[in-house]
Amino acid sequence: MSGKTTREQIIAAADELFYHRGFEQTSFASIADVVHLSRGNFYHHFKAKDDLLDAVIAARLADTRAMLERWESEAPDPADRIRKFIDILLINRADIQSYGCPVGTLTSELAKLDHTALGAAGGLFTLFRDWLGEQFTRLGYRDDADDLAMHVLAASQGVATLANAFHDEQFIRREVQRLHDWLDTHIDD
Amino acid sequence: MSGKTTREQIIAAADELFYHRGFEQTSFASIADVVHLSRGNFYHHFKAKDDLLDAVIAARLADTRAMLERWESEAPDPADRIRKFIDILLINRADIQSYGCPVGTLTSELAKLDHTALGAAGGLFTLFRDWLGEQFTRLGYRDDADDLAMHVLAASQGVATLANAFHDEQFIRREVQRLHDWLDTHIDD
DNA sequence: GTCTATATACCGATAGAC
DNA sequence: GTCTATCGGTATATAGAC
Repeated sequence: MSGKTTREQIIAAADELFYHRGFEQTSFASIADVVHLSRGNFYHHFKAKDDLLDAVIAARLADTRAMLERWESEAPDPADRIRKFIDILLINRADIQSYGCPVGTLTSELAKLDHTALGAAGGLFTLFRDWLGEQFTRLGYRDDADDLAMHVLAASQGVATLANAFHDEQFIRREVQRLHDWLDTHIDD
Repeated sequence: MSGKTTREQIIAAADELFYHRGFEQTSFASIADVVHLSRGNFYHHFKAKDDLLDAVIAARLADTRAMLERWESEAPDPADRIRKFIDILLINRADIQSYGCPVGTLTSELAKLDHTALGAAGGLFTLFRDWLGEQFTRLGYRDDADDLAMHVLAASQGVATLANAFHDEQFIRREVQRLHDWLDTHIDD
């Protein structure tokens, strides 16, 4: 906390609350409680709630980009990189069972709200989509690299939604294994 | 409209608004506007908003049961029945692109709200899960019939979430075809 | 940059006349 | 069974003192 500016603390608190309770259900008061700030002081940092949402999405985009770059340096093999993506379902299984996927649930909520930030939130999906597509391209796929990327993305979203609904960790493990098996059938080496 | 009671009209209006805008974001006033009723009169029919939610979920459960029974009478072959389930992604593609899956999005929202009706909403998933599991059992699967049912359910949820995020109809068509192909590899006849 | 006080609007829910 | 009027609470957002 010491190294963070007030603005960064607000974004971090909002990020978590948006994920746990949803965007619309998260009030400025609840964020202010976490950051130990008064409601009035809030508007010095963010003019409106939508501006805060934009900042949270921008922060998530930056975090995701950093994660993907880390994966790239850790795993030179494109198949291993895709495996890292699949495994976040396991790594984040506790949060996923409680709150679903942070990207999928935010996108669904903003779609129902008909919110202007829906496009920005969809950029998080695009980030993963393009990155996965690039890995499939490196695996030798050309025209259908994007289709395969979307398939992996959809599979992970389906697992997150049902894991959240049923609170079933074994289901996550089974589906992750199934996805790894599917990936293996799409690698010729 | 003529043959429906006021209560049934309220439930139908709430059902649609909950799907299009979400539960929390749907106010009594907006439902009252649709049914042409005053806000005050509302509480003659439903004591609280949660009671209305329970009624909407009960109505969806009844509608779903009726649909599954219709499928059973239309298709004696369990594989054809599963195909009918897969094809609702195509039939409802317009709504899915705009609002996602009515079951998945409601469950995600109630999970974040920590709402008591989350279990009841999950019953909608259980209905499909058990029905799909029974079809896989009839196809000869025993221990893993439920796993396969959950896999089909997860696949459909993933497609719905991404179709909603990207508004991509061709993606739906590709993934539906992929699911049909997957199903064919799981039928030996 | 932080605070208190407040404006304005909407929410779910209630009371009571008709 | 339907209505109007209203309560109490909370939301976003603003104004202005310190």
